[in-house]
Formats: sequence, structure tokens, C-alpha cells
Amino acid sequence: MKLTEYFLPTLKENPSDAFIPSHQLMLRAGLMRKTSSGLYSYLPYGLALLLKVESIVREEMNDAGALECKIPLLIPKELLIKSGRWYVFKSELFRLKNRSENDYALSPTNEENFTQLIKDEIASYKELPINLYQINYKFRDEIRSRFGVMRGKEFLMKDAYSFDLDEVSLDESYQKMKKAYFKIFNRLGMNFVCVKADSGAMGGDASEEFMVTSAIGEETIIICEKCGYAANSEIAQEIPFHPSSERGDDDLEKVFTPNTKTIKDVCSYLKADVKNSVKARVYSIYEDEHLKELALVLIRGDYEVNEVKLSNFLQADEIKLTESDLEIEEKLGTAVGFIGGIGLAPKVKIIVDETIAERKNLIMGSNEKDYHYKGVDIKRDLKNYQVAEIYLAKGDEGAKCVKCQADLKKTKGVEIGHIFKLGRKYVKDFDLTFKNADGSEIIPMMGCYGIGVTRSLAAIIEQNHDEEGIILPYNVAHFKVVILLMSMKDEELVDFAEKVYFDLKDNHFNPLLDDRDERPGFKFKDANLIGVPYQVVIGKKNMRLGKVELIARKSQEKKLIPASELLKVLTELISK
RNA sequence: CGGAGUAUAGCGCAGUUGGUAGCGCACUUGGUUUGGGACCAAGGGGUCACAGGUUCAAGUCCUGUUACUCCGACCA
Repeated sequence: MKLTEYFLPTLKENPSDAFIPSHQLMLRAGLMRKTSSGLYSYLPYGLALLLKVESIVREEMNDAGALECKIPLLIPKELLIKSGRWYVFKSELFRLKNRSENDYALSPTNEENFTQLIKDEIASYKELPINLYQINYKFRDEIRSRFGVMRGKEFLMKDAYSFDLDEVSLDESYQKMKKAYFKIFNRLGMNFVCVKADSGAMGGDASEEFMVTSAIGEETIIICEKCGYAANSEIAQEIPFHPSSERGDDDLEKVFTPNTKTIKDVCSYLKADVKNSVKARVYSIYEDEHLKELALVLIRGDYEVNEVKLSNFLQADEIKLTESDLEIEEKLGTAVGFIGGIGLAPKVKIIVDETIAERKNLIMGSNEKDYHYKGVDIKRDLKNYQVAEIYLAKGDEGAKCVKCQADLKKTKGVEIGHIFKLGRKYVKDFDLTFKNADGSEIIPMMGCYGIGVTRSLAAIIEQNHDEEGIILPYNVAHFKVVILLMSMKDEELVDFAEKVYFDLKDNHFNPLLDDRDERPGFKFKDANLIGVPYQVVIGKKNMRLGKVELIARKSQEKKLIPASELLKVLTELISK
């Protein structure tokens, strides 16, 4: 491609509404333009890169035996009613009506359509297992779009759905996908981790997320570098560090602690370590959108409640931190700021977190204004409570891995892929059964597997850039080589450059020839910005020697080589 | 939805106590220049987000609305 015949509007300055590097660079390097918040138009270069990512995903999916389909973006309401998700999805589902007032949704994901498809077309166990997928747009009315295409209202996603006869076969399908995902993200040049994730409301048995580690990540990941344990903090476990110095068998004692409404206040007033205190949280539990009961959650003072874990434990439709102090004080007869677990049962369900379940000599609220208990022994002093794991793993302060007791690390991640064992959730909703070999009915097991294609492209750029611009991994690059023609005035030089250009073109390097009548510095800046892996500089002095200069974008390493050897050198470089 | 901020040329921004809009880049023309975002000269480009209001006079003051950005809540 000759640049004068291409459409690559680059920007010298960062657009004022972009904050993170990938977003800034995708705009500056002419990949896309914003249409509206969370909606972006891809320009030729951005589309070429997106298609590249898409094709790598497609190749590996096909290689893993999945079969590509394409299903409608408009989902009729009836399909979503069958699975219940017309109601489960709240405002993030885009809903619309046609002229006959029929309801539709813009596809946010597609379990329903694929399950229906299998039900309609497959009746025998002989045709299983099967894995169908598509690479198509998804729509979600995000409460808050941000970071360019990292979280948009519309995005390209690969979604696959497997159907198996039994759990063993499902596991095989799942492992196949997992393996394919490792191949895909490696080919995309990403630095990623596969972490255990919440299967939550989907009710599945297993779920893992593929995360790109990045400071801008919206997820927190807990990692053990020793044994490889890695989990989303939503479900991560850890062994908390307990100070050993204060584990005595003190008697329960009520102490005066005036005006100490926060844990920090109490502990500094009593000169105690926060790790030896108990924090109380009151949650409202909802069922069918009605308040069912309140739950008192007790956790170590320096930990936070993990609402995903709590919600899973309670099997509640919805839980919410009870906001009204008045409601708490009226219903529990306690004083907010001094809430504790002694004497409140059976007015309220009491849940004790694992971080304190075995502890003694703790500080805890007394339910009486301005008084706390000292020397609390959970087992000795509390009654009618349940122990549960509801802490939010912190991955710091000496927290140890539950598997190997090594120190844990915490990092931020962006979710780029998610694999799920769905089990029989959708299959049952759609009444999907097969005839088994012995003539009996069998209910199949389902899995689903997603990859955010647009988000992956953004994540690749987020991980591969420097101050000058994008540094594309070779596999993802559309143009493998950019030819920087130093002067358009010298006909001999132009001819020389064109020869190099056609040579590279014939050998599948898809070169981009910068034939604009611009000064060299201008061309170098743009070449660095758009991230093409190799730059070939065509200058007068070197031409007279029959030579060209080859620059690697990433290392900026320069090599002067005979023009005749360019192909050979490049071929060697990329084979490494 | 709560909190904070922004909206002036294609992009990035300035615009003072209210007096009829400017800078840099980009663009057009001519010239010089040509290995890391050149220089000179001459041009073109604005419903100052929108709607009201105050005023002789509003980019500027007041009220409302919208859009966008950031933090939070949310995210099968």
C-alpha cells in the first residue's frame, strides 16, 4: 500500500478525551474515531488490525474443532423469555420494538439462540459433542463506557457454545477451549494469566478468566508465583496473617470507648492492632425483589466483605449493604458504630467470616453506645452463627497462598476471555434432550467460551507501546514493513524505493510505502506511531552503496544492509 | 444514579473588570529546505454546545438543558 493512496489520519497531539495509552494511541495512530461515548468507527488501519486479531481467533477455534456460524444480532423477546434473561438482564440490555410492537433485544451474548438451534437440528447422541461459535457484535448499555474500546457499548466478541453428553465429555470440550485460548493469546503477543473466576448467577461448576495484567485493569487478581494459584479477587482465597502476640485467653470484658464509631477509632483508642478487631456489616437480603431479612456479617477489622462470596453463600437474589442507620437500630436494637455479634441472635442471621472464626482475644462492638467488648473468643462468646468464607482476598500484608503457603501477590487485570462450564442451565430452559444409545433421554451439558476481540486489540496496544507509539507484535501487524522514502524529489531514489516496495509486496510482507512529500522526521514519527514492526529507510547516500537501513520498531536497533539481502535478513528475523 | 470537571476553527488550547474572538498545529497558494513532527510570505476556515434571561452591549453574568471525560456504584 502506498501511503498517499491510503487513509491514515494520524494526530500529533493526544485527543483531550482519551486517558489511557491504548485509547490515545488508537486515536492518534488513525485506527478509529469516536462516534459517541462507547461507540467507535474503525478506519481502514484499525479495521485491518481488528480483522487480524479476529483471524487468529478464528484459526485457533477452527483448529480446536469448533464450527463457525453467524446468528442474528436481533434477538426476539421469546428466546430471552425462555431462559428468563429478558428479566435477569436489567438496563444493560438494549431493547427495541419493531413496527408491530414486537420486542427485540440487541444481542448481549447468545446462549439462547445456539441452544435453540441445537434443539431444532440435533436429536441424536451420535452428533455430539459439538461446539458452535461466531465472531459477531455484542451490545451492552454500559452504565459507564470508558477507556475507548476497552468498555464500549458495542464490541466484537467471539462466543462459542459446546454441547456434550456428560460431564466427562464437557470437561474435554472445556479443556480443548482452554488450550486454544492459551494459543490465541500467545499468538496475539499478550502477557496474560488464566485465573479462577466466579461462576455466580450462571450456576456453573467451573469458570476461568483470561486476564491481561495492566494497571488500568478493572479486576483485581491474586497470584501465587510459587505454585501458580491465580484467582479473581471475587473468589480468591488466602490465609490471613494473624499477629501471634495477642492470642491470649482473656476474659470477656466490656470497656468504655466513647465516640469511636469506626474500627480505626476504636483500635487507636484501645491501642490495639486492627487485625485483632471485628468489623460488623449489616446486609439486606432480597428475594423476588422484596426484603427477606437482615444479616449481620462479622469479619476481621482490616478485611472487606466480598459481596460475590456472600451472595453465593446466602443464595440470595440480591444483597445490599443496609444503608439506613435507623432501620438497623430499630430492627436490631443496637447502636450503629458499636454493633457486635453477642446478644443479637436470633433477631438476625449472623455470619462469621473465616478470618476470625478461630480467633480469640478480639475487640468487638457491644451493641451498646460507647462500649466495646475486649477479649472476645468467637467460639466461646457467640451463639447461633454460621461460619462462611466471605472475605475479599487482599493479597498483601503477609497473606499466604492456601495451596502452598507462599506469599501472595496482587495485580490488576483486564478480562479478555472467559470460559465457563454452564452445565444444564440453558439446556433445561429449552428442554433440550437427546436420545442416547440405549434409547433413553439424556440431558446434555453445555459450556460457553468468550473472547473480547475489540478489547483484545486495545489490550495488545496497552501492553505493547512506548512514548513514540504502538509496537505491534509481528503476528498482529497488518503492514509488516514500512518503507520510509527520504525524498520524493529524487527520481532515482523513488524508483529504488519502488523496487524494494514491490519486492517486499511479492513476498508477503505487505509493505506500506511512505511516498508522501514530507520531511524525514515527519515520516519517522508516523512510522513509530503506527507500530509497524520493521522500518526500511531509503536514503540517497545508502542507495549509492546499494544499501538500505533496516530498523526494528521495538528495539530501534539499526542495520545497514545491501538492498539485495533485505528479504533474506527480514525472513531470518521473523523466523526467530 | 451520586461526586468532580469540560464544552471557543479539523486537533490542542488562550480569551482579564461584559465592549462584537485569538494562538500553535493542520489546511490552501508561492518560495526556501530535505535522515528524527523545518522556515518565510500570503490566504481560507467560528450559530463561542443548545435554549432562555439580565444588559445599550454576553464567549464572559444568571437559570435550565444536552453531550463528553474522570472517580464511585454497576458489569451473563
